[in-house]
Amino acid sequence: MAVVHEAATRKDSLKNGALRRADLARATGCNLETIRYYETAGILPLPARTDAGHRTYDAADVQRLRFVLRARELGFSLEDVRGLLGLGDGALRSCAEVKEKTETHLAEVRAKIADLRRIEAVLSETASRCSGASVPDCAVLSSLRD
Amino acid sequence: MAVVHEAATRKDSLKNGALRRADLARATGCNLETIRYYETAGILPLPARTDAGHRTYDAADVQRLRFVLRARELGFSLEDVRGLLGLGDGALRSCAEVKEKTETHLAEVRAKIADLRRIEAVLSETASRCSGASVPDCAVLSSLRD
DNA sequence: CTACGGTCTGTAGCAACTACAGGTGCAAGG
DNA sequence: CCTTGCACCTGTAGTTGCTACAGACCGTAG
Repeated sequence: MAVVHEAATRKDSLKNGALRRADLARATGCNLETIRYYETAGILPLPARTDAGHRTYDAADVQRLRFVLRARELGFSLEDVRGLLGLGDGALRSCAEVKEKTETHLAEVRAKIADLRRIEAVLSETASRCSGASVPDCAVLSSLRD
Repeated sequence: MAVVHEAATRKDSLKNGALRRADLARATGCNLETIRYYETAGILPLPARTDAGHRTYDAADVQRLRFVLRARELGFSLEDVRGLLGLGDGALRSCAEVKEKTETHLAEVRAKIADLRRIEAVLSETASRCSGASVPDCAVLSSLRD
């Protein structure tokens, strides 16, 4: 409540419903500095500014940033995200492109899972062979040496 | 054969069996520059030099670098690797430490697999719902927006 | 009026490489 | 003997995706 109140008192000096950078960060769970980074990286558009030069955001920015964060969570690169966002922004290309990107990414994710499972097998087998005793006989180290 | 011959002719100007940096790279599959990087990162020891200042390596270096690359493949960080190597190098600490590091790392690997499986589920479900048709209805984009 | 918090900018740092620029050395071919 | 051509040297910048800091400003509360 304290936070909400503080935001409200500040908001009075901004236009109707405008958010400051910290508000956008809170609304999306994004790190404060990451917002600025996304701006320079072309992921977020150049925001409007107050007279003092402070960035202001609105509900559309919240939506866009949430979209970005969700895509990042799913492992899409920023370049992928740029492509995904580009589709919404006027450049009406086909949904088939999005599907293709998704499927390519899905294949990568599956490959990574397969890799990690191989690694898991090696590690767990190795750890179980380890006696916890002396170094010269260490099962982990000798399996790394093979 | 040509390569081996070339290496042999060069080797004559080096001491018996000494390897140049490129030889070490070839012998381990490591990138050439990475070798130098590992040297500055304290992963590989400062190598002997020829009169001309060229680095020379031997079979022990090949073993050590193979060990490093294998550990990296298994997802150990360079810091982990430093620790693992440290055990061999005189500082006789316990194998239990290695086991603990391995098990911690194993837990991380398993967590990552779980994450990726979640992601895989979302992506594959989403991709399968995608019609490949028009953008406004795109299943992928709308699921990212949720 | 002054303290405090938020914002601004630019820049440095992280992992773990990878690559390039500009220079030297060295062996072999013409 | 000289040139070609490669391997090597060093230092430094670029990569991805942030994160954090320094130092300046701005505006509001007490």
